Amino acid sequence: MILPQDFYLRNTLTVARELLGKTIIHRIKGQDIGGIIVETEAYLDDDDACHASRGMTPRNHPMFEAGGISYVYFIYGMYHCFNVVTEAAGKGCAVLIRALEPTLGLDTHAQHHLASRAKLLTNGPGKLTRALQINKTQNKIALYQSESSITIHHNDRTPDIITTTRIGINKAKDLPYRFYIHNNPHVSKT
DNA sequence: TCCGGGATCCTT
DNA sequence: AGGATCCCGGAC
Repeated sequence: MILPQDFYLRNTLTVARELLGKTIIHRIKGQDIGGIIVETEAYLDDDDACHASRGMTPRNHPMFEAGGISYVYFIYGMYHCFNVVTEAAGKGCAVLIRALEPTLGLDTHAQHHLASRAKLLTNGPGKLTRALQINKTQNKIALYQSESSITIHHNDRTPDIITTTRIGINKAKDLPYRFYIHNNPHVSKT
């Protein structure tokens, strides 16, 4: 079941926690690539580390749309980061997807050594976009529509969630806005 | 630890 | 227009 738009139109910290255990799928030419979300970070509108905290710009304008769409940006000259916009239109909040447990189209059903290699492809925000072939073409996609190339699906999972501070930022370092699934081997390194 | 890479945004 | 910065990853 694809998560409905209402799922995203809620408190960003709630959405960041509840995205853990859900499945993200990128359909490319009829082929599905994807996995289970195991690590997220919340970026709130009044949070100094959030792109939207200093107002709307050409880059961050997807964050000000209603929740449920993607926000993809290019960083460090070579990586993309995939975010899910949350809350009502005009707010400027999102959840960064930081790591996946690969389940579709990433050699996960091959030999064991290939599966363990596949795990190294999605244990970081820049790596997972590369593995799923996500770039700015996938910016502003409605993740709740079945015809979209990227969709996020419900799972019957109730993950054990760990909360920590976020990674790789210099502002608002102390905020406990990072969430990951306890003991999951696909979480990014700290 | 260190640094590449290029877009982005703030400062002039 | 210039430069500091950036939600990273891989090589040391």
